[in-house]
Amino acid sequence: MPPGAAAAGEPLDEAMRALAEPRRRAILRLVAHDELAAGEIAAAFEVTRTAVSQHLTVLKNAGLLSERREGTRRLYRARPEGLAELRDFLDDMWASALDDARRLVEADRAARERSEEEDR
Amino acid sequence: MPPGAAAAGEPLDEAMRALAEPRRRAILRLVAHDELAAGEIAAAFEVTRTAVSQHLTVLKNAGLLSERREGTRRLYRARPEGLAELRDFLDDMWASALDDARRLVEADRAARERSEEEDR
DNA sequence: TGCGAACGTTAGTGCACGCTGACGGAGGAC
DNA sequence: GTCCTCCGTCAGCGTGCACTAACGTTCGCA
Repeated sequence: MPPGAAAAGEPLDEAMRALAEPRRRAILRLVAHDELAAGEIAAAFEVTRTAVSQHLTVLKNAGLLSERREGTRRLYRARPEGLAELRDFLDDMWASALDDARRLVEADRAARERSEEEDR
Repeated sequence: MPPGAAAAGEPLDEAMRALAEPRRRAILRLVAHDELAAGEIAAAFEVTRTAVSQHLTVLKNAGLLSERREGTRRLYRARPEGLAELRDFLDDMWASALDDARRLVEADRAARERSEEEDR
């Protein structure tokens, strides 16, 4: 494998794919405010505990979740650093798109002023 | 279906699913700066023109793209408003996660101060 | 040491999705 | 009119993924 290539998905790609699933976003919102055990999280949904456990694994691998063990229980919490990465991506996209829009408005106004100049 | 659940495509959900695909993110980056025709976009990738066309449809339905016709050509451009929606979502998540982290640090410091108090 | 609770893991299934190839339609050049 | 370009759409195929049921593991407790 080439040195530059990621093992199994760039970090941003994994985070995006993880957040594409509505249930995983709901889980993330749940543990954004409070640290909860896997069982408590699973109880909040109408799917099997297994499904929730798999979702938690995906979120953890994507760097969006932190895990802490306490006896037989596993406590989960949202990880701000994981969210920061793709927030930067969106900020870049958003900024460039806005720049483009601003340039358009500017060009349009300039064209209109030239037109008014000719009218005089 | 529970009352709180989305029917089959909240705007944010569609945008997230659209951005989950790496190729679609690349397309979006391509038209973030310049307005390009479907053929020009397709030429930038090593997949069929058909695949790119379907990606463009998905992005357009998600509100992330604007379409403009010019003769037989169809020109595409990134739509800042579509990006704004999910940026707000991430901002909420990010803010609450950071709030949580700040509360944790605060609680930890308070506990440490209490501990030092007992040591005296 | 045995037992139950709390989770993760594995095998299997149904469905959504990205890709391709073939086809259809709209618009310009002659 | 005919031809060509540019592009979307449909049918089909393979893969990935969310889910379930059954099993394995770790920990606390009597």
